[in-house]
Amino acid sequence: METNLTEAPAVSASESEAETPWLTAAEQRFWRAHLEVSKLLDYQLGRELQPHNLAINDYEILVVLSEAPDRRMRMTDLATATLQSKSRLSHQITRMESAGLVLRQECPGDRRGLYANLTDLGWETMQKVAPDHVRSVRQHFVDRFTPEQIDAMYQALAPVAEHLRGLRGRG
Amino acid sequence: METNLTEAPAVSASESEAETPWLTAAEQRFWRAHLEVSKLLDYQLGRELQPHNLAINDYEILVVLSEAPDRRMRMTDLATATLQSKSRLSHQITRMESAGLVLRQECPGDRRGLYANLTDLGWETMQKVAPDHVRSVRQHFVDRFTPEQIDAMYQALAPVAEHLRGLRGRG
DNA sequence: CGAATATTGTACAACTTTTAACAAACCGGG
DNA sequence: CCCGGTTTGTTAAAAGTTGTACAATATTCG
Repeated sequence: METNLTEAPAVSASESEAETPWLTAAEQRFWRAHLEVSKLLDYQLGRELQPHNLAINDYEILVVLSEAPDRRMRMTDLATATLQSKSRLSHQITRMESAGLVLRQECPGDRRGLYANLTDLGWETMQKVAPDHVRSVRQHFVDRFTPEQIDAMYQALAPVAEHLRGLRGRG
Repeated sequence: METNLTEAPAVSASESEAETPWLTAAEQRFWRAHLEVSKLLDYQLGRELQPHNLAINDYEILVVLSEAPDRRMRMTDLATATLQSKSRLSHQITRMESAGLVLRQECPGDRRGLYANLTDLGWETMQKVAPDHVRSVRQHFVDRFTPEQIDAMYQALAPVAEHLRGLRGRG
């Protein structure tokens, strides 16, 4: 039942080829817990968005656009903001466009470019769904930590996020 | 650039419909950091497995099987262990089988059932890839925390993992 | 026993994501 | 102005995922 992605191989090699030490017990259970929480939380949040006919990716697009100036964003910027490939975003926006949540709009300054615009329906959907989603996030995650834990974990995670962000794109 | 999935809507409704409070600033940045780290780490680890011609899901299967008694596991158990649907696992094992990493084997006690068996090639692959993967996990994640942070985060995450595990399956 | 019910794994169809190739537009230097 | 190189976004095809239905067992219990 345990999902351990970094266990030392049962056939441990000679000590002499020491290069990268295996994870200690403490490291391992932490790493596993992180993986498990990420995966299951994703699953659960997606599940609780289903009644609204939204996938978690759709919701993310709605949020990002709803916070953008004029509720619109260039495709490339949106792809970057949501950590998706341009191709994937293009497909996704096509889907959301036929759902009426979003609209592609020409970009005045640059004739190659397009804006992804939140429609009124998209905005209203966002308003309607957000409270439920926040409830999910609280119930399954945020409310399960003390304020001290939240601060501590943020302090710990922030530099990691920055590191990983820095890797994006290069390779 | 910020990916904030739970921001209060800019059009905040009347205070009277208070039910679920929005995330506080501290909660929000933590939540965002968690999301970002999860996503980017997944991406990066997958990226660093590519040279080995393995997806992250393939690797997970290899690990779980390599730790199982006789290096094999019933399809359903494997699906549960890796948090996948049976359908998805079936496809995945088919792929890994044609890659020679795994082998389907009849199950003596239960004629409906099948074992997914790690092949010698699968085992060797595992041995070869694991050190690189551990290095990735360390470099991009584990080594970026102090031992105290690791302990604290594990203490915080473990009950959440348990909660989420409990939701699996039922609605 | 034997009928109803569960479980196991696959197969098909619909959908999403990835990869690679591409057309169109921009940009900078000669 | 024009040529190469770059950026923008889409597209087609391949690969992967999901949901549902299904056949083949097992299991339960009257």
